Amino acid sequence: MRDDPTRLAEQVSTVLRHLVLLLRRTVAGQPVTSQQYAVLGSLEHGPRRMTELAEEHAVQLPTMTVQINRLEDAGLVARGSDPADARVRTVELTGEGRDRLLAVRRARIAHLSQELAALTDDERATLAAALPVLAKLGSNPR
Amino acid sequence: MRDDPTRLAEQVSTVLRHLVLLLRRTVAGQPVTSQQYAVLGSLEHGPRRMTELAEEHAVQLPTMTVQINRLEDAGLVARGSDPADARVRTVELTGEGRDRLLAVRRARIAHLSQELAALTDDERATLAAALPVLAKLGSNPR
DNA sequence: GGGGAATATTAGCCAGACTAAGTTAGTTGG
DNA sequence: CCAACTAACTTAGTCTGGCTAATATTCCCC
Repeated sequence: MRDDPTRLAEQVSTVLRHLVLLLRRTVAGQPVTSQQYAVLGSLEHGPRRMTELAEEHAVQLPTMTVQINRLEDAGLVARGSDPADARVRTVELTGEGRDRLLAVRRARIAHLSQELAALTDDERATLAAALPVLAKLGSNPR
Repeated sequence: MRDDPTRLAEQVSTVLRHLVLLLRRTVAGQPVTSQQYAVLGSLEHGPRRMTELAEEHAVQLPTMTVQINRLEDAGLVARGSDPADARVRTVELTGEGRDRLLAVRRARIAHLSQELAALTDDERATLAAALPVLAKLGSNPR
């Protein structure tokens, strides 16, 4: 029999695959893709610069450029400039972008709430307790 | 203030996004992509048919066809036929495919173990307790 | 003011997802 | 028993989303 950390890692690995599928279903059919939704979410509290967005979403700058291009074409975000540094482009939500973000968030939360409603109180408590741990896992700088 | 289930759903949503990034890092640089690894894993216990694989991975058949084509080109899987029904194609691991699967699994588990090692015993216990709940979440038939 | 660093974009590639359409093989009912 | 339907796959075409390499621009510093 294996040592405990390895077994736990295997179980986590299995569950992670499961959750990816859950997440996929959660966003299926929404008017924005899961990536677009994530980017809109980053803009909720004001304009951000391209490098910030790329870092936050763990993608290369050119990838973010393309995503922002699409969102701009769709009228959901607008590019601006930083008066202090002409190299940087800022990105912010348009009114329509904010509306869309909130609508998708509502749908998404509703879907997840439904899944959570199928659990017992104990299960929900167990899950809630584990969330900070999971968040810590993901943000480990390795 | 919002009701509790909604808040929990929001937190779960946030953590899920986080975990997707973790998972991405876990397979980065491996000799197979995360999808290919997942498909190889489905073949571990014997041949499967295309429809089974597509369903299991929640993708359309054509998507699976393309993936299997690539794995076949790479020599990791082999297509076969069902003697009882000439319409179905079976897919199974080659020796090389099995080797690759095990190697990637080891690397992946090692990576996750490292993340888990950074946690306290309590945190690991909390996480372990929540895994069955998370698995239940993901498999909810909605 | 010239050279290197920082910020972004463009271009070109590949994986992975989808739908629509085509092929081949089984199934069924008149 | 054969014609029509259904099932299992594959092919073709399109889209998103990721990457690297190359190119502008602008800033900063010596």
